[in-house]
Amino acid sequence: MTKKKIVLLDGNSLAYRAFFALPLLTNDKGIHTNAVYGFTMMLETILDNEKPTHVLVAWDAGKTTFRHSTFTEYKGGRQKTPPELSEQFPYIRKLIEAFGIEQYELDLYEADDIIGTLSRECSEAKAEVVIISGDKDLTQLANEQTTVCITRKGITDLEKYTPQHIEEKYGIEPLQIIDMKGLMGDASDNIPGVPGIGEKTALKLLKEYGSVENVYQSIDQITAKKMKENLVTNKEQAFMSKELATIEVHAPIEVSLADLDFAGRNEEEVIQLYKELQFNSLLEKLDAPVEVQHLEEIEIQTVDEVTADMLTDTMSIHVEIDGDNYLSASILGIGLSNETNTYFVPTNVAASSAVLKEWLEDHATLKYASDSKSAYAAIARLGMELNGTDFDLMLAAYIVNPSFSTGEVAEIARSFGYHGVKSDEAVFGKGAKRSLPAAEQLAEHVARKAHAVWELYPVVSKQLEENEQQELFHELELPLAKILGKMEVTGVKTDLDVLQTIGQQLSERLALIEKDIYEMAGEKFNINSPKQLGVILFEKIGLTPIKKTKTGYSTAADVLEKLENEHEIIQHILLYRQLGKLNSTYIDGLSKEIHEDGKIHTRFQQALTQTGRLSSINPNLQNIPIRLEEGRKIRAAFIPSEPEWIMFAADYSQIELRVLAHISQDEKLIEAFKQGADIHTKTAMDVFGVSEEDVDSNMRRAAKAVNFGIVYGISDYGLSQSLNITRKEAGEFIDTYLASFPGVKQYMDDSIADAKQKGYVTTLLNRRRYLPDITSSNFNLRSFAERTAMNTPIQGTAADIIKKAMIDMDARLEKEQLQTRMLLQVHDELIFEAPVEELERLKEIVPEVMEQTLQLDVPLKVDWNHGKSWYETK
DNA sequence: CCTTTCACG
DNA sequence: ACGTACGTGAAAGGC
Repeated sequence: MTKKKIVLLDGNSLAYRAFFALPLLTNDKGIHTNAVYGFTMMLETILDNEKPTHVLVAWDAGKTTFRHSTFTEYKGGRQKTPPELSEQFPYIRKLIEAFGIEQYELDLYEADDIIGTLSRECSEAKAEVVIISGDKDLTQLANEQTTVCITRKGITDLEKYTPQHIEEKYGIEPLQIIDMKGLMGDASDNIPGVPGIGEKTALKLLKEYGSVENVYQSIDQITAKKMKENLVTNKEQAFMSKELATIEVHAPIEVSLADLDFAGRNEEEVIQLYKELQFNSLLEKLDAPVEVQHLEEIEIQTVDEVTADMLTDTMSIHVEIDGDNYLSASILGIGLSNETNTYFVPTNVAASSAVLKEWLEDHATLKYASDSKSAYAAIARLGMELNGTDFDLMLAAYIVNPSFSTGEVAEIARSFGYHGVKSDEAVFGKGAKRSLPAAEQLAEHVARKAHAVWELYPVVSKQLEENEQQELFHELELPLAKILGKMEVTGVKTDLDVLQTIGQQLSERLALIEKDIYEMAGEKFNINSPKQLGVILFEKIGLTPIKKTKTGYSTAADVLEKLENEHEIIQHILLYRQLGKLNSTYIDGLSKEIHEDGKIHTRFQQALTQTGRLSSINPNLQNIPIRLEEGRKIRAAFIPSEPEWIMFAADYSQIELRVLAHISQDEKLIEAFKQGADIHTKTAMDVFGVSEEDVDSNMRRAAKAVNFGIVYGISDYGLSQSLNITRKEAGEFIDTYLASFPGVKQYMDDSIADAKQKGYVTTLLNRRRYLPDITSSNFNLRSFAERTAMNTPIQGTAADIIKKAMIDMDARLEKEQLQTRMLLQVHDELIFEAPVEELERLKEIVPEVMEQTLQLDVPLKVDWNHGKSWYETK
């Protein structure tokens, strides 16, 4: 007989976890499904990974438990279960049943106690037990047979607590977790513990005395006066807390191991339930026919010739691409729709149609696009131009809520309650199985996307209206989409020879460094593998690990720099990493991206970042090296695409701090910028209380770090890391800063309060970002949301400004009939290529346009440079 | 596919 | 007492 393996799941805890980890989803009947979906994913992964012979899901019985007779306020102050979750519990139970898994609950007891009792019985019977929960309390049950898995992040990422792991992490045994809770309490269960004692102190006490009982027996040995006092006055509370935290392992349960046989799931029931819940991706995995969500009947016409009567004054348009790169992948066809008709136009028909060309290029006919930038670029490849774009579903959804948009029509549509489109995955398949469907299915899919845009236009427009974001959408993002499309299609000329020459030199140096490293290590190994490198540095050589990652020793640069004086191998590794990065990401990576026209065509993601910035992909041209000279040379490969032209680059100076000055209305900060002061020096003068002459380079460096921190939503820890000082010192720095810039302090407090009250923060041009975690009881999530509340209006307003400048710049170049082309945007800078004759004009208009695009209460300042390559624009 | 590392603003 | 600075994308290793 094979060895028994029992999996015990904490139903309530996992359902809560699933609910909060996933965005709200609904099926077509309006029932929320996110917790059920998350629970399903957990079950599937756990069953897959653990392959148990026996399984049980334990549930909490009800509101009152035997613990309440000890302490009536046990679990008091908890928020009511949200109704969106409550309605899902019956489905979770059905699901568990369909999976062929037993479930059990017991009056007056919690799921913990059922799990505790069973795991004791099983481990006494020498069976292997795996416990799954989101509640760390259960780790007290870990022993040689029993592993406790606690959800870490998301829904399927579990941290495994074995006695060894607990020892490494806390330095105590599993049962001492109870003592730890007794001392520190547990806010989420309303267990009081001893005031003033947190995790750190609790662990210190336990390492010394072993248990709560022993702490009190040896109470006279404790010298810290305040702590001793707290312990003494709260003795009863400490013992009660320990009692509350103790899981009952002798609960009067009526199930036993024999009842928990796991025979596998009932496929039919599972499929039935998945269909009801519309878990289409899971159905596909089962090879079950996906229930097509009651798609509204629409008549679709595949046309072999575009005629004038088809094309009306206003239509929606979707250009379908085979893959995501609309600059290179083949164009599969165009969908067009209005209130009466929906068409699919195959690419060959579209490409040769003069009628279509005329309509597309007409500024007077309005187009509602699914993704106007991709449509613009793809249509450009057919030798036509797209004009008259009046709506863009992807952009509009992104403006309404930047966390919405994944770029897929089906998904965006769903988030606005429209279910008439299939997902691309359902039509094309995924990964290696991806393929083109039959012509008819393709036509229908493309046409349905166009139709979805048509249907959603009024819905999303109304939302924009309600949010007062019509202007942001129509005046900023929509015109910008076309400009970005133009930039992408234009591309940047790249000199492969330059890249190869640099690459050659790098390879030679890397080979030498590699040899040195092997010699110093005494063996060959893969330097690029953090795992292997960790073994060499921290086990073989015996250096002291400074930081750990989830999987082992950290070998990140900041760690290695601290070890630089310990062993000469370190500096070689750092150099190897630095040069290796240049070689793989930039030399090899960029070389592969040069098209036949000798140019690199990046794509700007306009509906992705949570702050309103752009991002750049395939390749990323927003992170070309500059800080170190060796990397900066890469920029010499980016050159003008015409002979006798030059590169011209202009960047905003300190735009984020200027934005901060404007939105915080801090008088001192505004004054500093009005005077044209060096802002870091000025900050140093205020923080250190010295005159300008007395600011030394260290003070300025510290002030600069503080300024960065302020923009990021400062924390003492973050600043301490960046300046390599203690947290206390960092905290004092921050206090001094905020005391001398009271307007900034006020802004920080106001943005957090604002986010709490409204649920979102906004930028100057009314871009929004929702911050649901701002009210979380989880310290980390809440702190993160608070920093985001401070940072997003700053970073986002800066993004608004440069976007507007791009629109103004494009118009100005057009107006003055210049040949200059805008090529790239790198968050606070714009890069152009230009005929040398236009240089003098650019020196005037580029800074003028960028500085005047929006009037703030501080001046905007732009620096510019030019040269024969991007490298020379410095 | 996830994690780690590192390039940019 | 929490163990991270804000926002990104790409490459490599390893499961």
